[in-house]
Amino acid sequence: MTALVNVGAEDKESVLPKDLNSSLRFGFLIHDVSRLRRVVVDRALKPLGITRSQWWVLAFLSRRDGMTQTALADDLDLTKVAIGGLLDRMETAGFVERRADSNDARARRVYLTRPGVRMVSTIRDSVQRVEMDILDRISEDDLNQAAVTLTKVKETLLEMAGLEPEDSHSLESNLLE
Amino acid sequence: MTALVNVGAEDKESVLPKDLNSSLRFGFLIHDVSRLRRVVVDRALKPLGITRSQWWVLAFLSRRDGMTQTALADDLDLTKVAIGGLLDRMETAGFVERRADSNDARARRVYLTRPGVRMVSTIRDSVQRVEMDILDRISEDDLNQAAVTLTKVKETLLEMAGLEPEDSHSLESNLLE
DNA sequence: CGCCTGTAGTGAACATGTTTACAAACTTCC
DNA sequence: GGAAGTTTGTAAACATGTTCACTACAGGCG
Repeated sequence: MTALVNVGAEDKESVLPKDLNSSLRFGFLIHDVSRLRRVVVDRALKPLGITRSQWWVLAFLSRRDGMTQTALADDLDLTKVAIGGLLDRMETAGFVERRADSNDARARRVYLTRPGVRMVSTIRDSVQRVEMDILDRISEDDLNQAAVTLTKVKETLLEMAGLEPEDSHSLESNLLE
Repeated sequence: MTALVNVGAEDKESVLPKDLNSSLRFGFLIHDVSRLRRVVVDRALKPLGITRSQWWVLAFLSRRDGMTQTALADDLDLTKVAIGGLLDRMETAGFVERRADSNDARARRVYLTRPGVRMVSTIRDSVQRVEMDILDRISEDDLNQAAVTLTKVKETLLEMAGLEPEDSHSLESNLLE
């Protein structure tokens, strides 16, 4: 396996046009880690009878019950259509209910049901356990180091995606009571 | 924004049961970076008339033309059904063609067409450009540091997912001629 | 040869997401 | 007060993925 190190030597000068393979490899690495995280988290969630997408909705609602669908769509970075379908299924499953907004006849506000509330804490515990297992062998220092770098990458990406760095509805800074 | 740093002090001792929030934050950070990468890469691919999933198929075929659908499914970590549908659309679009295997009447081998081959290099260039833009501001050192940590995380994840660390069909180590 | 088991691919039903188009309800501004 | 534009949610058509069930062929073994 070729290591992810710089060749040095003739590469010494100036703002170095970073090795192309390094860039590609890093992209794939992020992709892999994220994909595997999904697999592992999904597996942990499966016996609980809910999907990852639906969990996100529950998690956001647990912080702010009674959001409109549009607000949910914004926070979750989904289209309104996607949220609509998701909520249809979640309503059928009994996790949430939609009630008309008394001030705006267009809006339908979404509320957790009692089973929805129970599900939130069950799942939160489960996800936290998995996250800790995933990072079990990484030292706090390495973790922080990597987090700083990833945060820089994320800021670049936010700009490239046309979003602002202060963009507050990113998933990272949410759900931490 | 709360920084991702250790509090120190009373946290000094032993194998420290890592801060739960650190773990969760790191998970979200990975999630965010990966999601934003997808958004940015997809946007770059869009004018080229192909989707990310289809590009992966082309990329793997460009390294090994004439794979069976099952082999593609294994390499891409998809089900055979998903590959089947993907190839249906790609065949309609003219990027690939399926030919019967002369030795095994069950198998249908997949080959790049001429337009498919052209598309591969176009897209590869485009993706490489985007990847380099994404990592433009990160120093080579930080990149390597983060890559080492992420690789450790990935190994843990591979074990948790029930795959072996030497698992060779991971996306990271592919496509780099 | 003939049966059993495993493998390659498809079909049906579904979850999740997209884009495009729309109706209905709000807001703004003259 | 009313036209014009904005916002909320849905509908239709599609891409992408899943699981479960199935067909059809391959290959071994008696």
